[in-house]
Amino acid sequence: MADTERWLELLEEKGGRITGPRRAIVELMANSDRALSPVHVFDLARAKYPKMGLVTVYRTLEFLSELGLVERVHQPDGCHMYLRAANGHEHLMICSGCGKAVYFSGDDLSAFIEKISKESGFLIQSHWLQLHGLCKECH
Amino acid sequence: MADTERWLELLEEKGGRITGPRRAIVELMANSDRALSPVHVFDLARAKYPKMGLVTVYRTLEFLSELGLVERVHQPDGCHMYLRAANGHEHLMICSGCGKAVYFSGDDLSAFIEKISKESGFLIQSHWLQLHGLCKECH
DNA sequence: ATCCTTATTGATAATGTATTTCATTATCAT
DNA sequence: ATGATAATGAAATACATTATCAATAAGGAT
Repeated sequence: MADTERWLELLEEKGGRITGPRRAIVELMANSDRALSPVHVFDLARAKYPKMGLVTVYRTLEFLSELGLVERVHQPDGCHMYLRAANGHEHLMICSGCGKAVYFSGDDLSAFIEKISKESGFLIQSHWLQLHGLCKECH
Repeated sequence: MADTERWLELLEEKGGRITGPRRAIVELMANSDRALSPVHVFDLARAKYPKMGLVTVYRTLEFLSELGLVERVHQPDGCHMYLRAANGHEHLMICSGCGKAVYFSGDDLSAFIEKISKESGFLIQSHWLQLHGLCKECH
């Protein structure tokens, strides 16, 4: 719940206004460990704020994404879900069943990436390491 | 160009017929090192086969995907592009500018993945390691 | 507390992408 | 050549996302 307030503060600092619809979406996203589609967010958020429009969900998710609080998640079958962002650079593991997501760190790919970069002439800007599978509950 | 014939042979072996539209799409995909969207494939393929319909592009890309000749590619901003498939399990590096893609191998994440899996209780089914950046020409 | 500016909202329409349907056409084994 | 049927493309449909715009609400100024 502390996250909710922190997100709203940041939103306000960046010139945004705190509104009912935004509060509902922020509460949802800040406290969920699952990747959710815009429509799913829409359905869940209407429990808190029944007048919520789907367009507002899209706009708010994009705003939160610009603030770095939320990020788009890519999965083998599609890639239109959103999830609270990682703390710094972490990697992601997602359950194909329920969308439950866990961030983890501890890898060290930098040397490897450096090597590939040198060999290919590519300027590497980011990388994804993502694990797909089923969580405890789903298997 | 040898790939074109190999793809068409495989397509035939699997019960498909070799047609003008399919030949145009296969020539394109087998000889391109870029990730292309269905619409992009459509535009390029019409140069070879003007009557081409967009629906045929979707169907053919899906067929080629089932044959393992082509695969969907995910990028930060979107994820509905297709690229000739890797040889076995390889990782991908994509240019954000032009879509140019390079496969590479040589990592060994298995121990790391095993560890994460044990700690979390997840049953890991697949993983992605993907590098994003700009190719030589684009920077 | 009230007013005022303006960000935000939600209904609607528009767009763009992907899928389904179906009559026509083309492939290829015979 | 012929015929069974796979494949095609046009049209219709479904679906997700974006743009438009008048009405509303937030929050600073008074």
